[in-house]
Amino acid sequence: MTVSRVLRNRGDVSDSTRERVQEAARRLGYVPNKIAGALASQRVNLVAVIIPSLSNMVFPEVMTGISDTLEDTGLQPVVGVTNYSPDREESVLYEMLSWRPSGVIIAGLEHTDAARAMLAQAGIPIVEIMDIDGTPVDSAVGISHRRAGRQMAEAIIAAGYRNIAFLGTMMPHDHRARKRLEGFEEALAKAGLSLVDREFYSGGSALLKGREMTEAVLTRSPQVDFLYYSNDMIGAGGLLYCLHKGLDVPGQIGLAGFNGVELLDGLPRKLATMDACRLEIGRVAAEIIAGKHPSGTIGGEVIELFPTLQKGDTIRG
Amino acid sequence: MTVSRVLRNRGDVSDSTRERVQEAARRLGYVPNKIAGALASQRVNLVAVIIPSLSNMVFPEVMTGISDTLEDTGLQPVVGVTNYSPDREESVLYEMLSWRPSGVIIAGLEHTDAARAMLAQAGIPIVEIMDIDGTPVDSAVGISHRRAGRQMAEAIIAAGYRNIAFLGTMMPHDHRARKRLEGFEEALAKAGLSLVDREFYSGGSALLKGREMTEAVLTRSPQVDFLYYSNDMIGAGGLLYCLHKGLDVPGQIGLAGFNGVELLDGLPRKLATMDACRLEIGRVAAEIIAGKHPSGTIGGEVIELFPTLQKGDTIRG
DNA sequence: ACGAATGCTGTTACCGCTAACATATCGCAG
DNA sequence: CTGCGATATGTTAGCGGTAACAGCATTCGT
Repeated sequence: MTVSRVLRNRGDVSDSTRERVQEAARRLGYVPNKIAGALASQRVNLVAVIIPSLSNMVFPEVMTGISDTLEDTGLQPVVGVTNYSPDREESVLYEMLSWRPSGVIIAGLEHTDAARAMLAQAGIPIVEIMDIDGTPVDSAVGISHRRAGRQMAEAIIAAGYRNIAFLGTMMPHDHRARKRLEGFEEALAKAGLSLVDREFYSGGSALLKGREMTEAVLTRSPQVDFLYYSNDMIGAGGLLYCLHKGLDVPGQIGLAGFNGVELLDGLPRKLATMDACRLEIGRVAAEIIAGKHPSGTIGGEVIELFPTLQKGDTIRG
Repeated sequence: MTVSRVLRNRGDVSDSTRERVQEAARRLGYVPNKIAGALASQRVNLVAVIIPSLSNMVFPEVMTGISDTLEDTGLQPVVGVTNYSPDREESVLYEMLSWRPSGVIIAGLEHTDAARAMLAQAGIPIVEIMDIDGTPVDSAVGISHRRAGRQMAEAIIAAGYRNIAFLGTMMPHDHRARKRLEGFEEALAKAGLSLVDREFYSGGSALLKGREMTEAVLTRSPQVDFLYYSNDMIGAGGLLYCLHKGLDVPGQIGLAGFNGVELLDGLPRKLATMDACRLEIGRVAAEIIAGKHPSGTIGGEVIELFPTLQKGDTIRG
């Protein structure tokens, strides 16, 4: 018992005893068994983080926000990856909940019924991140992708572009990309416009795909004067293609992506984009789990963040 | 007890009982407590994966290799990130070992003494990945970065370049980048050459940094005819800069990076590089932990993989 | 028809730690 | 010297599962 107290810095232990214990622990290479500890204390210092992908550049940054915030709370993030599959999400969630974490941070608002039920029943703080266009189980932190799409469309129309094409991923379960497109088309419609062309891809090097898709679109629909990409990576590929072809950007043709990845800073011309507040989302989600969020209330909150539109060098005006 | 058997698919249970149990579990939203299970059975289906960073594009790919292989073994990866700090690595390792995982996959061969001691004492399979230039605690899977640096130098020299500069990260704990540089300089020395210039950076957008560093080097040392980058991302930035400046690549100046990231496929010209066998490393490491590696032996093995040099369009010949 | 094998379910004793409480030790005021 | 609070250490009973083994029907071979 005294050993337990020393190793957890809890309760009163005399200095001499404390030192003897620490010395012995060091000498024996003793590592306490958290499994037993957790079972006895009914407390687990783990936070489940469930995200669709790591190869995306966006989720690693969310992770950074989470890790940094959790750093000095004694909580530890544990990552699960779903590959954009709802079934996989469900099983990863089940697996993680069975370790009784202190909280769950999960990307998106769309889950299987079973997953929603598990989340609702877990009795721990749940934070759904990235997106707020929908009904969260508990708390949510993110941006409105529908609004983001709308804003971009409005900026494009205001700049005078009229023949607009969309280029994006073909992932049935990437709801955020879908919502952006929906918002985008909605704003186009309001201005009496509609997409002139659209092109989808899946898999492969995003930069290369952006290049190829752009070529395909411009060949098929030469009248296009704006290319809206569902992410910065394919947008960057498209930009490199346009510059290579000697097109006048943004005079003759404009481009925009989404995410605000730092990659863009190194491009010959800065791609228009909207940052997705990734770091901030991670930070706030972690604060909610750690009970540190200034809002103070206990869960059930939707925190909307507002991305800023960066026009870069690829939208006129 | 019967419930336990049903939920783990172990032992004999009659169909009728099995169904009653499953129905009840579903109705109650019962999620078994793995903590208790693990304590009782002394078995934990977790594999600790300890890596320096997620924002690197290389580790996510290793993770993919690991996840894919572990998928059908019942084992689950748990990721810890060290940010290239040995102390942080030590504490992350301690934290993870206290959950008694079934194995540890950890990047690099350089650890604090305490970390090495913990790994050696853990009594579970340990696989150190990415690098094999050193002495592993148990098993190791990776490439020789020293040799990789040497090979690249030899290829560059063979192509006739003589005024070679190095551009890389300034991370005291990125041992693999250091070893590549060492091997590189070693091979230069053997040919009676030495680096004409060198430039280091830390933090910021790699693509942009590559651009800036390249400009700095070419301004300071106009005689330079080859730029060797410690990673593809800064190499890509440098390539974009050279093309922008209208330099003749690879005639007037050559470039090479390291990693073989898919990003390169989308560049206007393909950067010379060596792939780091990232997916394969993850796959093999996971196989060793899962006891599935064909080698059959029980640990203590060093598995060297051999990266291939891709000359791309940025080395003559 | 009988013992053995088989199939299913139940009992018991932990796993390694911690909460809660109990006991011991000490200093010091009264 | 006693009594009391403060400090330091020890005791006990679980936490929620599982291994190992113990029942008890039922089936089977001979």
